[in-house]
Amino acid sequence: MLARLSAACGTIGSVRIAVAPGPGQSGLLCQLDEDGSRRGQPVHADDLAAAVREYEGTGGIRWVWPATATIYPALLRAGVRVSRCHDVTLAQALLFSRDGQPGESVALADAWATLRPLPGPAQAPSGRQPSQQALFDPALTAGHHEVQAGQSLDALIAVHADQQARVAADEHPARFRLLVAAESAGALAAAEMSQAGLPWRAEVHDELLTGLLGPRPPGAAGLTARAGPGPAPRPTRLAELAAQISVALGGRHPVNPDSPAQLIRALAAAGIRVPSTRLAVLKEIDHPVIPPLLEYKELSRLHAAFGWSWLDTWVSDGRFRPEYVVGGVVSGRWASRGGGALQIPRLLRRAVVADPGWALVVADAAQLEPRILAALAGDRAFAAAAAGGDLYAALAGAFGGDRGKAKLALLSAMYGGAGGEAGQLLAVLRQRFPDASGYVEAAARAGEEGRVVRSVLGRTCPPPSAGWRAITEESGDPDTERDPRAGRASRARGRFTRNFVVQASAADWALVMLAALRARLAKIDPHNGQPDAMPPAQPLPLGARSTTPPDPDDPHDPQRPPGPHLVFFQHDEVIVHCHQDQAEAVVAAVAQAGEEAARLVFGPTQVAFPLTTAVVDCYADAK
DNA sequence: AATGTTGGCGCG
DNA sequence: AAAGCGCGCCAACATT
Repeated sequence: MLARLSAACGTIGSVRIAVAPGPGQSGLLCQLDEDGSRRGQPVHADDLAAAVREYEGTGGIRWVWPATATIYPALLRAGVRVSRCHDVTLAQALLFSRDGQPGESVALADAWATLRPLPGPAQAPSGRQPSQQALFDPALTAGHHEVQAGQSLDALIAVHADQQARVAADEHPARFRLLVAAESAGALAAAEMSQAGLPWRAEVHDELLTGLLGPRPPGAAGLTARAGPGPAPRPTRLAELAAQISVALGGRHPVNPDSPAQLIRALAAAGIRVPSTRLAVLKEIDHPVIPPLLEYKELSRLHAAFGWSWLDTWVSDGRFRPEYVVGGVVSGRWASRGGGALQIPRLLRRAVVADPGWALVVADAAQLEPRILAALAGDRAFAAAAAGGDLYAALAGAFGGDRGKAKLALLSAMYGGAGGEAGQLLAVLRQRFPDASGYVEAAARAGEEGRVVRSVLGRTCPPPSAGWRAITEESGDPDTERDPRAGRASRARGRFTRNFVVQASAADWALVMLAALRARLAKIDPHNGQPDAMPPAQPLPLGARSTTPPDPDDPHDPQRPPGPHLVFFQHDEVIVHCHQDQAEAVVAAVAQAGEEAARLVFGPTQVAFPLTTAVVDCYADAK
């Protein structure tokens, strides 16, 4: 049975195999045609991971499964990697937002409900890796009998077939298909990055903290709760600053700088009236309390968000392992859960260091969003400016030779700002680059009118809320005053949709770039740094045990993949961890991935999407 | 005591 | 430098 299926897989370009986990480590597989219809009977596998590994080795497979986030980590723990998948949950979310309310039949709604047994990912709240456990999430398979696995497989196949039909019915089916594939590939990359982890030197982090804050306060370390009630002890430097602040504010009683309300009162008592205690507000004030207060805020933020307890919770075995939430942002950007992975202070990049003999390739898409706008709008003059290195410099001519003005004009156009001199600059932009300007203006108008907008690949923004509709609803009665909040709400949504078309299309490009890079990295031979002449096709003996091969080169991290691998992705920036000898090949792969993404997402375009790359030991040394 | 909201700030 | 957009997370504070 397996041999027959494998043979078929080897000869067809794109073969889909649906996967439904069953009891224990077992599962059901069923080959599908491109449109999602069954090809042959389901196959039972006692060891699902081994079966996936075996089929994967034959090449050209796209795995169809309910959710990468729940299945793939277990496969990775078993040492199995796959190159392509169709994530039914992510595809469903894309289709749902595209179509508004669900258009499925009752039967399909039931099928979809069957596939969603979990309210959410059942993960431990702490950052620790799940300890040794059943191959698949117990919550996913608990109580599952063979019959239920069969029902899951049926539901999966039905929902997937429906999705394929809906994708094909899109206004731009090829683009939407690319979106679904890229979103799914992103989910694979996210799971792999969580498993690999970002190399993180805890001792460097600790030294940074100690240098800035003083030694770690006693009693806060370890797993035991702090003795006694009351607030946690402040590190010495924070305590000093808090004391200085209290003295500078009159010193009658101590002020807690962490409390905006207390601070505003104390400042008022000292003759300083402020609407808030934001950094921007405080910086404008000339008073002895301000310097220590600004320093306190900066350090206290570092201590609270990325201090020693963060280190205890999130870094182990020299790795920071965040959990990414693919599609977690409406624009298609990723979010993260726990550890603040996408908000790492620049200061702490000093702690991100490659393993000995290895390197970090840090790649960053330069001026991505204005370039996206240039490609989206098809504005010839604007695209010409985006064909080269520095987009803003190329536009400066239109703004009296002032690069800064060009940048401000662009940012205002993309974000909806119009304060200060931005209004004038926008007028210049509108005159000189009418198509680029018109593109975002049209998106803003759509938003103000309550319509939805889409990214280049077809990701749709959420519709306005019921509350928004109620506020902005025009009353039929001319005697009734329009809600005064209506204008504000309408303009706010206009800024959202104006930004959405750019930010979401940038996310499209970045996701496709990530997927392309991931595929190219897999082809770089871990041993000589050159792309493999032949893809490794080494079918394993039937029922082979799946274990991660230990890396003899590095006792430090036996889980680290031997070849170049992604370790970080942040909107328009990516980090690859690789052996020093592979860095050159990785840099080339990054550039190729950027070009491939531009071609796939926009087709032929004059606009360039350059990625600046740096090969470094330490993240902080990149640019 | 647990849960929700607010103000503030880190990242892109 | 901040401004417009998008997030996550913290301590403090409010509510249940």
